[in-house]
Amino acid sequence: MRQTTMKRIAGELGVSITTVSKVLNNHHDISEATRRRVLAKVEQLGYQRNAVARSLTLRRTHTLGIVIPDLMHSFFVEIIAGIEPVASGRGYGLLLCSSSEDPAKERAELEMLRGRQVDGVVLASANASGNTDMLLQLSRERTSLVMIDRDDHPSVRCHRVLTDDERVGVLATSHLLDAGRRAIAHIGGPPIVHAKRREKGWRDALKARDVKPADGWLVGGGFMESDGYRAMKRLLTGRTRIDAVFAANDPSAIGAMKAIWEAGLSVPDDVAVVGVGDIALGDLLRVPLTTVGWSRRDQGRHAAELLLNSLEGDVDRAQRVIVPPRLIVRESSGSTR
Amino acid sequence: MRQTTMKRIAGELGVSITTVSKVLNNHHDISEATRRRVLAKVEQLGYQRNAVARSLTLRRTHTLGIVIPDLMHSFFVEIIAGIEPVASGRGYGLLLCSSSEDPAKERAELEMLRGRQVDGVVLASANASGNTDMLLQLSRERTSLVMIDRDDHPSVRCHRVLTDDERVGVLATSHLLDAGRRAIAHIGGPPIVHAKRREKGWRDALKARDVKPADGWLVGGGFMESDGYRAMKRLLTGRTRIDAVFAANDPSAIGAMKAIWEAGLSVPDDVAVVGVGDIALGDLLRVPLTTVGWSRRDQGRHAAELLLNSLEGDVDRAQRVIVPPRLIVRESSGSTR
DNA sequence: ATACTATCCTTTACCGTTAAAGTCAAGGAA
DNA sequence: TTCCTTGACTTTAACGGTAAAGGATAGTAT
Repeated sequence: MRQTTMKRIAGELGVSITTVSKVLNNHHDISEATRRRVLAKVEQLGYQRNAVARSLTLRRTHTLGIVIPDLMHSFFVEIIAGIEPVASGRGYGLLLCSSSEDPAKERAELEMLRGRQVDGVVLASANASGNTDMLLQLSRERTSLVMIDRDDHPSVRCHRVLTDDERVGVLATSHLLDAGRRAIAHIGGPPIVHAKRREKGWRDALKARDVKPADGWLVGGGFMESDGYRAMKRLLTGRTRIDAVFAANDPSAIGAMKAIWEAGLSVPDDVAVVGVGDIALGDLLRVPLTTVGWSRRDQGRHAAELLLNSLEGDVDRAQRVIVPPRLIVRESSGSTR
Repeated sequence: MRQTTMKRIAGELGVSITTVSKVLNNHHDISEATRRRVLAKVEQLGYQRNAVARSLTLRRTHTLGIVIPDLMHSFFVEIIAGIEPVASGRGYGLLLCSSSEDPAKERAELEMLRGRQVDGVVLASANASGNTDMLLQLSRERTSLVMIDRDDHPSVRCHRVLTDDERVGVLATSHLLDAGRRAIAHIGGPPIVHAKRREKGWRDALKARDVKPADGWLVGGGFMESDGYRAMKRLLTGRTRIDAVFAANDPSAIGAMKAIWEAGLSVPDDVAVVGVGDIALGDLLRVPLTTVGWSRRDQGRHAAELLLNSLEGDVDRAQRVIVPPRLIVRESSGSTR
């Protein structure tokens, strides 16, 4: 059985399709009597507007695309959980895509979303940056864009929901200083702005307390566990003594802890460790990891609001929203507060 | 700037729109020369078919609706993670809805999916059963349906992906018997088939080992932590001595453990506990919970395959797929294997 | 020369809805 | 009476694409 259409309703009532359409869109040039007859028929037949046909004429799908790198990562799910109530509350649907951390798949998903004419796209921190052209094309074709946790692609004019990465570095480093540490190394991330800013926060926090970083304190790293592991090895074999490490993210911090243990040292007694990101399971580790995190749910909420506001309102300036980071103290930093 | 349409391509090449359409749909009545000219133009303009318009004529949206009760529950995310690669691999999009455990919202989401003309719907174990009429209407309007972990709504003819609940009960109970327990109580669930079947499994396993359940061993409960707590209280104050409990699900088992601790007893020394569901964090508890779980990802995968097969193939019989449960031994059952 | 057949396009109609323009009767003003 | 409004519709033309039926041209069979 096929779904009821306006045509059927109009036919059964002996009015035109447009009249039915007008009733459902609350146009005022409809008599109260007709309005009631139409609504009664709508009710009786369980009619529901065909969103596909509507989208075609209105050129609005009332749909947002969400592209995340990995469904199984808890924080991407939290982002979605932040987006969902906002979108659903305002009548928007969510088209979910996972790029599986693969630039090619990300590109395919973006193409798909373009074909489906989504009104907006939330792009959650994909590591892929090869798809700038697609993003540009999307925004050129009046699709609103929000990027979460990414402050690159400078040519792409879109909203961004970020955290304050310098403050992340300051929080982590000050905490270690407060805990009495003085020789605080930093394992940097990959060459992206976020990592650079965390490094700057580290530098600033040290300076604010008149601690001068020694030469060997800054080591290059990356965002993978293996990066942290290798970097820590280098720190431990170097001749500069350190009593704490601030790693650019949690996996890297975990790698660092492994290296410390391998060297027969203790976390936090010999070396205190602080990471960034508050990944799930961080409190499940042999030594629960002190880290700097921020609300992914708020990020999702803000992303959805930015998107919907620029879709519904007239203002269309690219905005940036900063979600404040906060310190999560566990055992790896050797402090109780 | 507006997106390129077939009209534009046809116009620039001096051919008809239909010709362009035929090229893109691989019709054979197109000369090689024309085909190449069209494809070149498509490439040059970055043309991509408008899925909305296509959906309208084809009466197929190539979209699946997913309705889950709660985004933050890890196993619903796992279900989605099982669905995603199958759907995406076959060119289907996923429209994600969360019912927030609320029958009214579930209904609204189902209505929304109906309006959006999704080709199929995956309904993951909602507690709400008030929406049978909506489900019937959807399937009457040729929307394929799969229900995960739900074997009620008998009037709704649809695919189902379930686990073997009797076997769940047998696995849990046999494990406790193997661990040397003899007085094994059961805290039942709410009055739904799944709980009844788990209870039957418990009964069967006992019978198979010639253990006759005493009168007080079966207590009514529910699926909430508080249900397990109250039920356990009753078990502990009754005069029948027990040395193990099989609870109908994990939250209930956790409630039971709390009651045991409150009574000054030990898990598993005084009372061994086994739950069902393998919820996240089950291994994070004061005493990690032994439980019977099954692969949510497989459930998602099967759900997607059933749906897509019945959408693309001709066969349309309602199928049921059983995902096998397996025992996950942790400390609460006092056994090492 | 005539009819038949492929091959390769185009024309027409439709999918379900909405916006814009058009119609038509009733009532009021001049 | 004529003209103008106003209210309450209806008609027409899109939105972007696809399917079915309808040419036109060239080549082949008779």
